[in-house]
Amino acid sequence: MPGMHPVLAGHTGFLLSRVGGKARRRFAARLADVGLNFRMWGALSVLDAEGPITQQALGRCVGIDPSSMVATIDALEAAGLVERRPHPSDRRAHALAITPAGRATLADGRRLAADAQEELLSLLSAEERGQLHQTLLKLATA
Amino acid sequence: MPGMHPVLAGHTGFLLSRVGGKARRRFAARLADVGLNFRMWGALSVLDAEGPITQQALGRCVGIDPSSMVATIDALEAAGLVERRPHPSDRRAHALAITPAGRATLADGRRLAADAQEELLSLLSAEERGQLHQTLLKLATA
DNA sequence: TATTGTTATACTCTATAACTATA
DNA sequence: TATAGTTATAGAGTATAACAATA
Repeated sequence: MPGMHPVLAGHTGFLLSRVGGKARRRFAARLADVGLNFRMWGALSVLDAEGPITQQALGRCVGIDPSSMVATIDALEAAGLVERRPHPSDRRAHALAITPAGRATLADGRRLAADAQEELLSLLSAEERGQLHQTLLKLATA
Repeated sequence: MPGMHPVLAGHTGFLLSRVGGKARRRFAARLADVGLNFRMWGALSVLDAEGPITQQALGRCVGIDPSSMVATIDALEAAGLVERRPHPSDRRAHALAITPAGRATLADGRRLAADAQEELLSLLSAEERGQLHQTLLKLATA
């Protein structure tokens, strides 16, 4: 942003919050082109990688709490991208499954997410990107 | 966070959004001890550094839009930390000024913000912190 | 005409608490 | 007793549009 005051630009935590919000908004704006929001994209990505899984297990992987997960899966199911199937051994739970349409949308979503990331990080060298990624990974898993 | 899936942990943009949110929540939790939220702290910090300034000019420095600025200044004024004084040459505008109580609260806020940042970045070496800061600065000012 | 501050409004994201049906 | 999913709800945070007073 133009016009950020030096007294704030000196705070790493402030910058982190600011840049994080910018990243989220840019991702969301791109993903909206295929009808996904940030959380739908995350859930769909993990579901594709993991196969059938319960809502709450998926939520733990993506960082979405159980009650917020309901709305996320509702939206994905309404769009035909995910199915709630009966869980084979626990009648309380659902076995979530990505549909063929879900895989197709996810493929588009991946491209859009890659575009958004490229826009965001275009000023950084490959080395800077690598360092940033490693550092963020430490902070995220702490 | 424990349990973040590799397919998401591989996205720098996802990590940025996640860690940014974590930073914001931690700052907010600490600052709440002195009655400040994240935006009040930013506005108070810049106001202290800049002296009398209009609401919208302050908003541009902190990254708050004019309509959100109203509520932020309302809260600061209700707490006695800021005063809306008449602007000397423009009767539409206010000249915002930090009060002595505002300076005292800001001093506490600075300590709490420093604590929050230390908690957040404790896993990083001084060199990693410096690199992270420079990289975020590039991304924030782009 | 343009700008400052304001109000009303709405939308997103997130979290909490309570409920049901199962385990 | 505990857990999976659900519902209702509420609180941030943020943005938009329209307005009055003033430039």
